[in-house]
Amino acid sequence: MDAFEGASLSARAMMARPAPYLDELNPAQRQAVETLDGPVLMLAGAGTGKTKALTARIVHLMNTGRARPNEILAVTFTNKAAREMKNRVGRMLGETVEGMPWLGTFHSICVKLLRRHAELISAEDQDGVVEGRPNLHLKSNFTILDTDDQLRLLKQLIRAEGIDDKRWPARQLASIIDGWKNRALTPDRIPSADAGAYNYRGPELYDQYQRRLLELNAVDFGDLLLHVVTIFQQHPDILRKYQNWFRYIMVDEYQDTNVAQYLWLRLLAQGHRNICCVGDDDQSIYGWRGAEVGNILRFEKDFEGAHVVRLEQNYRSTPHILAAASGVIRGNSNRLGKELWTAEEQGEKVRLIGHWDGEEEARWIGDEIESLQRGTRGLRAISPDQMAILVRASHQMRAFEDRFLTIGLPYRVIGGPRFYERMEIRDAMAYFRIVTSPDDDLAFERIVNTPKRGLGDKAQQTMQRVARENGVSLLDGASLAVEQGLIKGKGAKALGELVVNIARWGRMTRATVAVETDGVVDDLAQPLQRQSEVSNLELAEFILDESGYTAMWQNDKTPEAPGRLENLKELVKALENFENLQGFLEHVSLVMDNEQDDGGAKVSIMTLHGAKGLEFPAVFLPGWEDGLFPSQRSMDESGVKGLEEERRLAYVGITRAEELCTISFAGNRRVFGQWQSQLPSRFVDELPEEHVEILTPPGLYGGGYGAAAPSGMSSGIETRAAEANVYNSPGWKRLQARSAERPVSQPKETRNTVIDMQAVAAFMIGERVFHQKFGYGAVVGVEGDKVEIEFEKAGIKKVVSRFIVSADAADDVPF
DNA sequence: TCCGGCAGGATTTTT
DNA sequence: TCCTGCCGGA
Repeated sequence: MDAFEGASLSARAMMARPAPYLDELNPAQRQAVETLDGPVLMLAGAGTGKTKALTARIVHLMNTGRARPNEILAVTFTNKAAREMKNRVGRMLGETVEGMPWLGTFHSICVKLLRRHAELISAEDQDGVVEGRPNLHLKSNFTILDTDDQLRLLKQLIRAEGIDDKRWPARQLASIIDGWKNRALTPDRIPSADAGAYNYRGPELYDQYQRRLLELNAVDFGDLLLHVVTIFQQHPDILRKYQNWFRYIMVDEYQDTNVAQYLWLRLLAQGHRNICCVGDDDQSIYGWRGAEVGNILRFEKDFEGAHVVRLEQNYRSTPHILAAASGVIRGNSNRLGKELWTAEEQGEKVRLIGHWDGEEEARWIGDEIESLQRGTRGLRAISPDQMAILVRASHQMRAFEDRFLTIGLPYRVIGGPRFYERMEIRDAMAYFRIVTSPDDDLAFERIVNTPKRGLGDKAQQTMQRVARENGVSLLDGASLAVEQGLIKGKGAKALGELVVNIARWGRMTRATVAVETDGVVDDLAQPLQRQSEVSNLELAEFILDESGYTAMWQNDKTPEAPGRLENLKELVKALENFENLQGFLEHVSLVMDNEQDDGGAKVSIMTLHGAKGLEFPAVFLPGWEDGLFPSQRSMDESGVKGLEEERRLAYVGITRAEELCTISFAGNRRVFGQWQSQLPSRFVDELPEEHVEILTPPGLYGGGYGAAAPSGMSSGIETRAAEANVYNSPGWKRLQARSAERPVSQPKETRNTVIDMQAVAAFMIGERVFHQKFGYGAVVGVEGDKVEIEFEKAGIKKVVSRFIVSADAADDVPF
């Protein structure tokens, strides 16, 4: 079906049609679209119409007959972006583009490639030594592990090594390994500088982990890229086929690529060098996930003779908003440099307001949204779905949710826990997984005793042991253990039934995976087609019912249970569109998002990261407080680099706004249930004053940027409560002090704060410190942002450095 | 084996 | 505050 569509598209494309899509472009965009050959870097600032240019370029490639739809490789980072691009290309061509099989996220494209060549990933590749099972290699029906599985697997390995996973958490190892994978480092290539990772056990455990994944016929997210890069590097013939096949390469959000992705692209582009990268160095906000801004900064060196096109005309925001954003981002060094401009009218200045505490901030924003909705101060009425609240970290969302619920303001949280991360979805998926791939020990482990089948620790250990002794999968091990009577009681019966059922369900899924494994590239656009006898929808429902999983939630009387059943229903419904369970599993782990657009005009609440690429007439940016935003952790872990990334995040936030941008901060905030006083973010001071309107009444309580009036000041009960401690509190005093004079730094003042940045960054072994809960102690070790302390009363503990203060500073803390 | 209660420690950001 | 993991009792 696809192939025909594609053929008809390209046939039409050959007829040298006029190109109306070019007329809508400005000169810079047009240049980017028309420069088809050789490397092109499209530096596209926020709101400059890069998606438009990108899609026009794709259409242009087809229209000029340079490439058929399936010869264009177009990579994005998010599914949303991929979908958007598909739609827009389709719209430009006047039909949906089924014929672009290689437009997708890095990950989804890599899955496709890896399924074809999975066999080439074997244990030998990892370290050149064949031991254990020879010929151990990946199979094309591999499963993709989610973070949860990954963690459980690592934990098993860690415990097997007799390592204390309290002291050396699996999470830590997971992120180290992730980091390596992001840098395309296989276990045999770990640089000696990293040898000390995870208490010197990291490299070895990484090797073990990879081996174990192979045994499980599984890959994790990082592997998708890593493996493909490995294949490309080790099999030039295969690489060459793809190089020839993909005649044009396009990459969105190039500033977010990591080393592995970069290598991947370079390898593919090596031949013709027809690569067009689009990005904005000022919007690089995924460094923590391995993204290398360096990739975009280096582009001209990597691809000699590259055309660089700058898109600088902004069609989104008012001049004030742009100027404010530019003012902030100017604080960063090492930029490619762009100056956004707009033909728009002046509009409103960026508004800045300080609040007493986080709750008041939420209250104020709620009120403000309501009045904007009505249309005030001569502004047009703005509907809630045109407004967004962008926060740094998701836990900040709660305050707004709480407030909006009480005032009945409709909102929608975007991002949040992913659909497939929910427990019930994972469980259901584990059932499907064990049915489709009986070797999937992790899936089996997850569901053996869910619902409860009377199989506790002991029984599970027996299964593990039997499996290991016989060198078989856990499922087979369980089966053996039952046969040999090693598991007793009603657990044995239940387990026996489960094993039989799994086998039966497996037989019912006729669907096989028809994937090319020989590297044939000629039929890349061929979809997989195979009908199964039972519809897989029915089958899925059947599995969940017969296993007792559905019943488990039906009998559950907790308030969440109905919602979970609802989710399960949705999961099964989504199956409708898939040929087989395999494809579905992939879809769920890679693509499925829970964007329920149940209509209705709702205010969006999301993280700054989640907001990238979006725009709203009115944007609220709350929580601009040092430590929160810029995030302390980011600064601790990555120093100046981290701070610059945070600043880019601020830039991204401001540039989301079309007409109205409101920045706010609070003097006090609840952190882990404990009140903490906050300093306004340093970014607040970086806003260019002439583009900012301060909403906090000046003159009142010191005025200026730092001023914040307690909410209850002029009225009501709250006042008395507030008066009792408010004016004596450090937060209040500091705000006053800060607004009186507005120096960039106040050494003495800053020392008094609970969050003492100087102290946090530089704990020394032996230093005397204070912790709110554990009291005084001495530093015995430092690891990243954690500090190990021997407390006088509480013994040795490892604490996040944010919670400790240097003891001499602590003595001054006035509460 | 299961469940409830308690203690301790945590919070970025996501394909 | 809230989640996880551990412990003890049924």
